Amino acid sequence: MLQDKGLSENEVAFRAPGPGLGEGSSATAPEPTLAAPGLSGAALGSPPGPGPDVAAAVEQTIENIKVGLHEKELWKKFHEAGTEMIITKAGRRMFPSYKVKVTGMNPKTKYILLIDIVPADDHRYKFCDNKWMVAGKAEPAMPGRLYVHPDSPATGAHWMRQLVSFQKLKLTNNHLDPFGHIILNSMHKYQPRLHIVKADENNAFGSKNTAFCTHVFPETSFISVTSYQNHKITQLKIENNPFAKGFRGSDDSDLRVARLQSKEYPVISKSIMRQRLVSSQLSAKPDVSPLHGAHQALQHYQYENGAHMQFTAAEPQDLGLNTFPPQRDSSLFYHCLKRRDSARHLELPCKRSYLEAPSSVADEHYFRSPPPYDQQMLSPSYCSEVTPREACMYSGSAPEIAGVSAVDDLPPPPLSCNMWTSVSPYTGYSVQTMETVPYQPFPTHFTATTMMPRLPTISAQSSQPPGNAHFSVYNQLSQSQVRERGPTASFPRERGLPPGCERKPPSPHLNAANEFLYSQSFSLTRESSLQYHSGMGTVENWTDG
DNA sequence: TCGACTTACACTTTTGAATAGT
DNA sequence: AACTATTCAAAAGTGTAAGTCG
Repeated sequence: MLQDKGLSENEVAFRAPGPGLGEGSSATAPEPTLAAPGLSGAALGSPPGPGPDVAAAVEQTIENIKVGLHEKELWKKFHEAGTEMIITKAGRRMFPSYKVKVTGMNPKTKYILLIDIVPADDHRYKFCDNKWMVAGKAEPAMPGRLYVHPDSPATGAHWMRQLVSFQKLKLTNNHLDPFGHIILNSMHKYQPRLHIVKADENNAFGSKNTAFCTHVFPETSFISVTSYQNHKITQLKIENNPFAKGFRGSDDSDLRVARLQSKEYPVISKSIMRQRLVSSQLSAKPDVSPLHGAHQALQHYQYENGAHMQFTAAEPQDLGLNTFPPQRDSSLFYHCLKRRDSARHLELPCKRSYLEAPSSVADEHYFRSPPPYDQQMLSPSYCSEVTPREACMYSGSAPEIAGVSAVDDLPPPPLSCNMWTSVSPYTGYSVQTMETVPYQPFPTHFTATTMMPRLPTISAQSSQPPGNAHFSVYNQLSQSQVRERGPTASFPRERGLPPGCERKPPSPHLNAANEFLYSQSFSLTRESSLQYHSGMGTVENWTDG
């Protein structure tokens, strides 16, 4: 089932936790009150299993959910070369795009699928001698945002029917991005994570009944860049991304370059010339760098509200870009499947060392960078719970949105706690009883203060101060629907307008599938650690109320 | 001077409305 | 009238290269 199109299952086997919060409520919630029109488990090709709903509910709890990364081989290719993702002010899609095949859901239970991208470590990198090297300490983490799949919430049958694509997810380096794109720092290493949350009786999450699991595919880690550093990555993108077909170096590649340069005859492109020059100057070097994850036995993070978070980190573990130090887990090594003509590999000369620069954004609006992701990876034992939360998301009215976003010269919107607080450092390291974070409105996009599950390393419990972890939640549907709902005079097409001001903000007209996002908050906390077996390259954690 | 970043560009695929055919 | 298939233009997604910025 997961073998089509390079899909490979990457899962974790684990057991359900003992009695926890919301005892008596099943991970598989009762029939949702807001059924998606036209969706039914039986009609949508739900996986074979007990016919009766009751039986299905018993057999298919959230811990049985399995997720396979689509085009895993392609991801591996990139991973081996050291995946880079372009980030732009206007937002750039990821390629390869994040697509998964989900199985094991209860066909009739509603789930919310979302992605967040967390720092893989607390380093900043530079590309030197054709490999990535640590160039200093990471800048403060950007506001943590979630990308909620536009279909959310939907039934298990819906999710399992076909690939779940997050291809519309966009990355930006604009700290003041009003469109809900995921904000990242350039030259930093990140790890996307998929969270599957069981919608509660109200098609929301955050109630006692909420259960969730997290899936991490290490091969999807990447370094964010504003322009590609490693020519191998450039070539992989060009080779595999249909939109970049125009740059493919077929027989007439240089002819195209000639066209671009208004020449009537073929010329050697700069890139190829550069490759040839540099390649002749540099000898191949093993992809080994002195990078190591930070060793932080115990880290304390001071938040803007004065709250502390405590992280007890185990030994670091690298995420496995091959230009980084080897990973501890051999399963995370991948072999090159297809080598390109070495002549096309550009080996850039060593760039000047990075001089650590202070963040241009007011630090008080950001938390310090979270513990390295690799630390989480090392000891994935984890169990989260969800505590009831107040509504914390906001939906601005259309006029408000138009008013804010359509004016080019408007000063940046005031930073709100809700939107601009940073990614919470890896709270899963110890933890935590999340308290409600007061909802604060922000007119230009939809956010939520949330607490995402982290990947802890040890079992520990401590009280969690309120407001220590905020995530802005962005539902892509709000953006994609803009187009579907027709043009808006206030928001002309993106091109030709100043970046950051030209695009339509998320539509305020949200359908039922998203309403929960504006009335519910998402709080995932861990009460006790749970040992489970980690499958290849995947870390999962879950909770079942 | 250098590296990171922004922007415009040409090219491509995707999307959706309009139209034609059944 | 309803549905499906086709066409086509607009929208959106690419990497590149030149320019800007600190």
